[in-house]
Amino acid sequence: MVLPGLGQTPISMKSNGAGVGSHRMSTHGFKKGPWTTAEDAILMEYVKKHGEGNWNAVQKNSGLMRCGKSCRLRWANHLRPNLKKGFFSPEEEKIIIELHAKLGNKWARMAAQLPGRTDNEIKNYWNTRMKRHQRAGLPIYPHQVRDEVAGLVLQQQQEEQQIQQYEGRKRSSSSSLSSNFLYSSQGKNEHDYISYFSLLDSMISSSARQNKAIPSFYSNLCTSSSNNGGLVPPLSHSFPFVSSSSNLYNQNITSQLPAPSFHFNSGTFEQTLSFSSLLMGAQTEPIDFVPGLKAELPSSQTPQQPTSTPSPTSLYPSIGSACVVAVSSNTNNYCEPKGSSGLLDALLVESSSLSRNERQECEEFPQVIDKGEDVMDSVNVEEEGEDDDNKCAVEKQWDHFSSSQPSKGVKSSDESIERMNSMDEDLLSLLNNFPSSTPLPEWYTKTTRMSNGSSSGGMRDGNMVLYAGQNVSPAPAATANLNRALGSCCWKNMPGIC
DNA sequence: AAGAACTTCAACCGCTCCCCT
DNA sequence: TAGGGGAGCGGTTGAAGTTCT
Repeated sequence: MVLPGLGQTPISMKSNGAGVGSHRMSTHGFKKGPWTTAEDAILMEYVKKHGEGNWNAVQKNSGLMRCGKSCRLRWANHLRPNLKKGFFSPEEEKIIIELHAKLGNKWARMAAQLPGRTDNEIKNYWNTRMKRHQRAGLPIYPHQVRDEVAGLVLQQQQEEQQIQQYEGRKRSSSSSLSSNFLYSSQGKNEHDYISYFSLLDSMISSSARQNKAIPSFYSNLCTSSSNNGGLVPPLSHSFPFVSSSSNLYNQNITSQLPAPSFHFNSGTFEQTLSFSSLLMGAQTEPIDFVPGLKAELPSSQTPQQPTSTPSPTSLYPSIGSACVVAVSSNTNNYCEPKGSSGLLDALLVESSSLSRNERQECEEFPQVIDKGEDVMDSVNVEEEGEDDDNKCAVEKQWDHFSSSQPSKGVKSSDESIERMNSMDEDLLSLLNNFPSSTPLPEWYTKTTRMSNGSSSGGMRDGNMVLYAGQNVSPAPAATANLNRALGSCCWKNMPGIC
């Protein structure tokens, strides 16, 4: 049964994002794009009759040419009763901020505590707010929230300390450091982890200073995908980030020192180092360390993701010093041991960063060694000026790259798109290795837009590719994402490994 | 007024979890 | 216990709206 009028009146003026143009058909013959009033009516009628759920049956029973997922989403986000629309109230905003501090990007769980609001709505709100705050140089979390969470972390740490002391008494002796450090995520405390990388960091720093090799267990911990879900049990009792000297709120740490992030994945300890995490630490200036924040990057879904996406080690030569972030407790304020876990994670990462700062000199990671300055200092280099001789290979490469940029306003063509994609790879590669001391080249920051001849509003840059001051259409995905990522990037904060 | 720049948000995608057989 | 399918989640996309120049 297909009702008349189907597909005639889009509900929203906005087209769906994933598709190019409206009303595309999926490979399974389902319609994509904005919903029409007629489709909404069909879906509402269906739910009225059959209730929610069994979304894949909607198409069979109603003739609606939408996949089950699409139906569920439409219902959940727009059609179901008692949905609140419009701006978030100040009270709701407050709740969202607090929840995000505790939960991270757990939109669905946040939505569960905000009646009438959808996860999508909250997610969009948060992302918008975060960008706004970043631009304005404002902290993402109010001091009050931060303090509360810091207190929570301290409390958790104390609890863990007690557990550790108890378990320490139980253990007769330890045969190896490694065995002490690693324990299985399959244990009964699977969801009760807290990582104590402060101690690890100091150990690594100490090893480095003494020219000792990094303990193998540590590098294994950081790089393996072992099935035992290697975790770092509580060993350190110091949480420097809780101190008032904490830099997190002053937004310095991560802009200087991109922090590798890790997540737990069903008992597997995996590193999630990627170009996105690189940009996460360098996206803006100033920057809040915002849990869950990832710079928009070539998506894994994107077929044109550059093959030159650097390996974790090329991004983070100091990978051996990367730290586990997994915080939780038995309280309601726990963070799941996977993905973003809110301000708690941020606090822990900050701790990691503080320690890592010391390790910049570490000879264990020769790639990281800069010209003798730490990262903070290297930012100042641009003020002092530097001649060509002082430029590292990457900088020179960049100079060459930028000086060879073609003229602006190239019209799209197969050739130009192909060239842009090729340049994407070069650019990504350069970005990954670009020193922090050099400002964003003018040719990149200055953009020209070419009109697509549309009748209103001109070309939307968000829909265009901005590449090296040029636009091409359609967008090579990697470039489009890179543009987003670089949208407000302060060039000098790109992590330097020169 | 035109078009560039920026923002918003609906809807998609891939992945994971969970339940049922 | 394995695996298939449905549901849900979080990330991402890009067209349209809005503001700026």
